[in-house]
Amino acid sequence: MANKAAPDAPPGSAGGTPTRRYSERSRQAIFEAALALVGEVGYEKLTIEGIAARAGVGKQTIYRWWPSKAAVLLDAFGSAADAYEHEGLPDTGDLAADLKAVLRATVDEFNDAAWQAPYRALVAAGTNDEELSRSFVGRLMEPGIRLYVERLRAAREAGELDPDVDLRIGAEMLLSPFSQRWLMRTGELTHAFVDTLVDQVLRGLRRRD
Amino acid sequence: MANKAAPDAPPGSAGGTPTRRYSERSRQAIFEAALALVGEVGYEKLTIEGIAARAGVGKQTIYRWWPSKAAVLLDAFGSAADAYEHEGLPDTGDLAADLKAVLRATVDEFNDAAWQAPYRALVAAGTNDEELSRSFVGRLMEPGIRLYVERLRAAREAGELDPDVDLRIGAEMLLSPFSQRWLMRTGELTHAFVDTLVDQVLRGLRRRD
Amino acid sequence: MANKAAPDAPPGSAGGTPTRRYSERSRQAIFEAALALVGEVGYEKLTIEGIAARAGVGKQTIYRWWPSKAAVLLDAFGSAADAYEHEGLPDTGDLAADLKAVLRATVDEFNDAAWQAPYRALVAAGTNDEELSRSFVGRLMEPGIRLYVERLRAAREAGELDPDVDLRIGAEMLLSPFSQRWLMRTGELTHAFVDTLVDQVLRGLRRRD
Amino acid sequence: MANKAAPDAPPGSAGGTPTRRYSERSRQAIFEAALALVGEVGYEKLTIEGIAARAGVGKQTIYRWWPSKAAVLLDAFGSAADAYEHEGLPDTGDLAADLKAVLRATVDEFNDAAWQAPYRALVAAGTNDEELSRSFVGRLMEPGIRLYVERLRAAREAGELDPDVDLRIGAEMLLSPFSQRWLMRTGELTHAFVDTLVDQVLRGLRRRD
DNA sequence: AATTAAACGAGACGGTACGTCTTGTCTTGGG
DNA sequence: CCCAAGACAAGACGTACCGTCTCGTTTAATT
Repeated sequence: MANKAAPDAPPGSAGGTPTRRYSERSRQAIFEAALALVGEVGYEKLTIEGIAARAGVGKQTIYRWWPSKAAVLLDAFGSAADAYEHEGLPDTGDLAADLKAVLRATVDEFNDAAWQAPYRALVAAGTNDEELSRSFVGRLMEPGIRLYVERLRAAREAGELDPDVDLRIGAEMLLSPFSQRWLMRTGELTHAFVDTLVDQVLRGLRRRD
Repeated sequence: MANKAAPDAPPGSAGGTPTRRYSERSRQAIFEAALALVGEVGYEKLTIEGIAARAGVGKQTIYRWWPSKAAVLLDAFGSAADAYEHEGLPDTGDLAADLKAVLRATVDEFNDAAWQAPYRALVAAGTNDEELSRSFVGRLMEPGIRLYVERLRAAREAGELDPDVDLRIGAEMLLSPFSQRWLMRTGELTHAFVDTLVDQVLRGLRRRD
Repeated sequence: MANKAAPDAPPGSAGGTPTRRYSERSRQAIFEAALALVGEVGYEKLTIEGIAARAGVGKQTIYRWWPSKAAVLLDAFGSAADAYEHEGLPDTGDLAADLKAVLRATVDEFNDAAWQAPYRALVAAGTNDEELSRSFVGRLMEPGIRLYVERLRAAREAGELDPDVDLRIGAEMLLSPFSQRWLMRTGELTHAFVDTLVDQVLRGLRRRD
Repeated sequence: MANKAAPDAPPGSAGGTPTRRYSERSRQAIFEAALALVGEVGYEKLTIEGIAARAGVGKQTIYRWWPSKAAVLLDAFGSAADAYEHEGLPDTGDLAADLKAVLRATVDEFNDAAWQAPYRALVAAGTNDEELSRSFVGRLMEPGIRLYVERLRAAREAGELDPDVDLRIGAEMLLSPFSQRWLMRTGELTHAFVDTLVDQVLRGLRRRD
């Protein structure tokens, strides 16, 4: 799975095997070219020939390491995203406020045009390609969802939430309406929307007295 | 908008203009071919050439009326879906039971392989094509969402739900986690899942006494 | 033959049946459109659709009466050429001078760009279409050759030429090098060329004393 | 010019540059397919798609190296014709007999149906395409004409012909009536015809005593 | 250092599908 | 009831990319 999307381990990855040699320079050039092109022409008109040309790289160098343009993009995107992500959600003790703060920031991020193209592209590609979507979800989405689950768990342990609540579904009640609106354009992504959403979801999760 | 996807109105459509002439026979043949092919080979390998050949139709007859294979499929899908849809959700007085019943049926429908291909295809295409996604949402999704909003409204008027609840967001809390799991394969679609989902959502919407 | 190129006789052509409605107006409009277009876009890009549009005529009206764009052009060209042609070559008593005068004029005519396009077009089309080339030769070329044959016959009867000379081949010795140079661009068409040609040909035809 | 029709020199052609690589196999297959097809279906219905399919070659491989089907055919024909051609006309001392012998053989050749199709095709295509006709004439016709000019020159130097004769025009007087009859079907191509033609032409070129 | 084997850039190859264009036939509706 | 307008089935056009396959040429890691 990860194998398909992120092929044959980067140099760092030890292993007894005599270490496949490859050009880190080409790798970077390909990522840059792919991200630049997907922003310029969109995913549909993104071609491997185009990426190769832009990166100053032979087509075979791409085909050698990635099975599809989607896989290239996923790696490119992933390597750009690996940086942040690892901190966990804030916990000031006020769950609603914390969720609203994070989701408001995410609204702004998702409304950024430059950010949208490759992300949408990957979702679209994954929709029809199960293997790709599993890589995408596992690599880029699941970690995000888990942050929310953890924050909810903390709140539950603090006695704020009903002990019977299903945390995973709770997180999805928060995140799915959000990403659905963005993905399918079923509604606007605004701060007001996330505020209402958080309130309405938390009403259902909170402990009754 | 609808104009692009569902071109130039069928003959019936009144209008002072002298009514664009076209062959209803070809139209039907194209829809059947498109739906059959998308099921057989998937969306990526669905080609306009293939549809034309299967339908026994010149390529130009497709290009004349639709801008893309996605638009053909949207129309095909829409014309197939126009049939049912118009009944409204059941209202037995037991909101939770009604929602669970409908969503369980929908789970089964969404787990049907034959059904998935064209639907996924359209979502994927729409992800990168705003105009298409607006047609898709307006024609196929919005009506569905509205059925849920209406059922919730009935419940609110019956005093079951809190008068302050945002019905639209309530409906999204029910439907988005569902379609998100299906679309991105972030989780399984089971009857148990929808049961828990309905319960947890309704806890947040119900009137407190 | 003539049937194919000049179909179904114009209205004038007697016949008990008065029926056959046929629009002389359309016929003229088609000829004008065809000649204008072949001059503007050349023969290869001349299309029947284009002629119909320019003439303000339905395509079917052209297909009904002519089998190909070449046939249309042949008729158009023929009907334009029928006018002149019928006078016979000058006969001042000086054969060489007469031939040079006529051929020099023809040089000028053949070097006229506007004139070339449809004529070349017909020759080219005829090259691969025997029936068409027979119509073309019979209607447009043979009459011209015969004028030369007649002029040579007059000279032979006047005792200028050897009585054994083959007049037809004599005319071809004059005309073919000329048209060959024009058609295949094997050499320049100049007044000097025709002068030398006439002299060299006549040396062979003249009576020896 | 030749460059356009015969692209990028065969591998042998020295040059410091690393020699454009291309498949001699494909080249030959294309020539064979083109010549076979033009004989079977004629030039108008000869298509590049058809050639590619018959040759087992991608369309692009043809488009990469030749600009049109006419250019393919010219190369194909040229490469087939390059073989013979290089011997010079016979010189038995009897000019008339030599010319008659060669022209009678050529009559037979030109009356051969298999031979006609591609040759006619090229002439027709060249008629409307100046560049092509220059290639065609330069590569296939001019060498032939020059053989006749040289034979006439030998005769002139042997004192058989008038020293003032224009050899080029003399050759055209022989060859053009011949090719004109063939090309435009203005008359039959028979041995009798060429005999008379040779006699009548030579009468005009021979030295007078 | 010299050797050697892979990965590299370049790009030709056999193909598929694109979207456009023309052809000749068929259909519709106004005059 | 003719005929312009134009939709239709068919299929060639030339283009863009696909994914595979040589070509020489780096480029390291092992000798």
